[in-house]
Amino acid sequence: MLPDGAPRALALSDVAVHAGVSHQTVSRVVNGHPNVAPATRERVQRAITELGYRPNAAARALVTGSTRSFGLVISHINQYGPAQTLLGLEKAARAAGYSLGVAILDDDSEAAMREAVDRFVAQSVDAVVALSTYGQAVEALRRFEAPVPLIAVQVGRDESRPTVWVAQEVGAELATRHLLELGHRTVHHVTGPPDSLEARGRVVGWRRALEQAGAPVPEPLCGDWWASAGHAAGRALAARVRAGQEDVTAVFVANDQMALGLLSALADEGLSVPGDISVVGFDDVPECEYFSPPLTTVRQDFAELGRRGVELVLARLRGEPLESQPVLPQLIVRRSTGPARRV
Amino acid sequence: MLPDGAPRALALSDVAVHAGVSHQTVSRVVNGHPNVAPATRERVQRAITELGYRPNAAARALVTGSTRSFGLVISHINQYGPAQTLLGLEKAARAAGYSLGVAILDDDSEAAMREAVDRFVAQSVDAVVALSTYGQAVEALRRFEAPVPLIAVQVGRDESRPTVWVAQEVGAELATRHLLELGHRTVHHVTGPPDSLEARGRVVGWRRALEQAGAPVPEPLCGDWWASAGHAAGRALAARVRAGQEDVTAVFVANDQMALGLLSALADEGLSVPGDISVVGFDDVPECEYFSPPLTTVRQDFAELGRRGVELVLARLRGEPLESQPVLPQLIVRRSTGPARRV
DNA sequence: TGTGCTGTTGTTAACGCTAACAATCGACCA
DNA sequence: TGGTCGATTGTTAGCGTTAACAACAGCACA
Repeated sequence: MLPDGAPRALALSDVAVHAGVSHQTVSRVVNGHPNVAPATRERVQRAITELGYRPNAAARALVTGSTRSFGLVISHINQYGPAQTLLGLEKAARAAGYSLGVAILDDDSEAAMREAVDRFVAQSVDAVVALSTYGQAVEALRRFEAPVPLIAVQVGRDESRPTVWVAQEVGAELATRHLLELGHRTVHHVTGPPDSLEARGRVVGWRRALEQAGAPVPEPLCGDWWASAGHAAGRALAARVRAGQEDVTAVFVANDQMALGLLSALADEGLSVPGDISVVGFDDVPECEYFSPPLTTVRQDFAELGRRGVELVLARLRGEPLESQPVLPQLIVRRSTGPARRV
Repeated sequence: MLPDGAPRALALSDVAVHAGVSHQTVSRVVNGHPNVAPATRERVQRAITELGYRPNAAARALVTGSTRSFGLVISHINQYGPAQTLLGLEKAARAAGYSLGVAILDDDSEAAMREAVDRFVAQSVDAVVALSTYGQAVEALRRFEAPVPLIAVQVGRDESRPTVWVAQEVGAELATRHLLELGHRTVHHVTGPPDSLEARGRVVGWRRALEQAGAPVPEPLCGDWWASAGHAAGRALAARVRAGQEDVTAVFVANDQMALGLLSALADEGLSVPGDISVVGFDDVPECEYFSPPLTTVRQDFAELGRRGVELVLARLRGEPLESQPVLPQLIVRRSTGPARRV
């Protein structure tokens, strides 16, 4: 009924008057303190619902020093992994009674990272979760002296700071070994961007698996996560095949988008998958199953990552220094991989 | 140097003492008020940087009643469109000096929507932007009487509430007309989930284009945005082709993921695209170009959507009732569409 | 019947900030 | 020379909440 011009929001004292008690008693009821007589509690409860009172978060934050909120610093939110992690994180945070502020990094520079964290600090969030896995932003994180707990997710192990991460090397080894076991002499690799820690981890795992098997380690092709880079890599590999290079029969691509581009390029070049070349991706995006052919890949449980991130934050806030275990990836075999062709 | 146990954050008064002025003068400097003598201003500035002071957002919010933050209610964040919109929205909000809280809906029920908005209200955000385009959540939005400005994005036109939206019908018409102009007798349609307003808008546009051209309107196939549904639809259409149904030569699929599934099914069934069947998608996800074949689709500028959402919010906060124009989609022709085969 | 406890309620003082008003100081003009 | 005005600065109050303490009842026990 009232025009939009605010009728001044209800305060504790309004409820107190309505219920005939002091504002402190109302506060006690709101916060579930023990020593309140059942009759009083009920009377206050009724007043609260009748008036539709809701506590003022700012006033609370001012006096308690806690906003019951986290800040999430994130980049590349339009990619599957980060989006999925955000999903898990928000849900877990909400379940724990925290709300989530989001800052999306324009670029992965130290300055951007610092500015985002700063803004959260000014908002007095209770903790900041950072999910940038790129270059200087990661370095920046390592050195930060923030006046709030700062938790890193998905940046690989870090001794100096609490961290949650997926064991990228393990996933890459899984993929590479799978191909070697199918009889391929070696496995080529299309990497992610060089400044990504995840991309580097996958390179390490791939190389390790090859070396352990005594297989030659070819020069990796450099990509950037996007399908276009995979396409370029596919053309490059096809050229090598045409030039008679015999060992190009298996490729481990650092993510599914690039694998899609690669499949497309190979098809254009008249190479069959897995007949001529076997391909493995990474991430297990939901569309994998409908690539041509359906893509063998490594699944990362991003939602779990988000969940563990929140766990770590909460443990930290409670003062328990929880040692977090890495999340383990899993190989999903589909139809893009097959036995090496006999030469 | 100090142990983590807080040394009590700096307050206005600390700066005041350090600079030898009153706390109010410091406040004036911080907020850029005019009447401060240049010498004083500089002295205060120096004190601020020396001490590393940062204003307390909670105290500010308490007294001004504004947190300089928006709440974003969103669902399906792991899909391309919502993620991209979030990106545009956050950037625009940040540029305007607002921070962004995010609530992700567990499901598209009215209860979930109501709870999310409630939580933002309790946090006293300055405005809530809602980006759910599904069933009851939309209905809920329509009826909400929130004590803060509530802006809806992407839910189609709404007379009762400020809205930003993409003209879905226009996009669907573009796609359908493109196929008709290539000589196809009619165009089949794979829809999104029936409770999605966007999906409904696309059905409307598709139907309208067919009717305007005097083409028969076949029964649409019902999907859910996911590639698996597109795959199922593809098999169903292939079955019709085998059964001799002649008019199955063109399909407009309500999004790119489903189009991918459909392409995969058609390939499995030995049908060529665009030789036997032409396919158009919707969204223009970055991978489109690398589908087999590259997908003709309708591009939506999601980032622009986010930007306009913020514009609308800001206009509303300033009290200017801005009439927002719809964002117009655009047809991107690639290789999945071609002329109808002669019968 | 007085003493001390326990459970319940009220009173007061912060938290850090901005808004409103008051005070001071020159300068300028009549 | 006194008064007025504008620019600058300081003082005070209050935003809505929680924490700390004070007050008061009722009860058990000596």
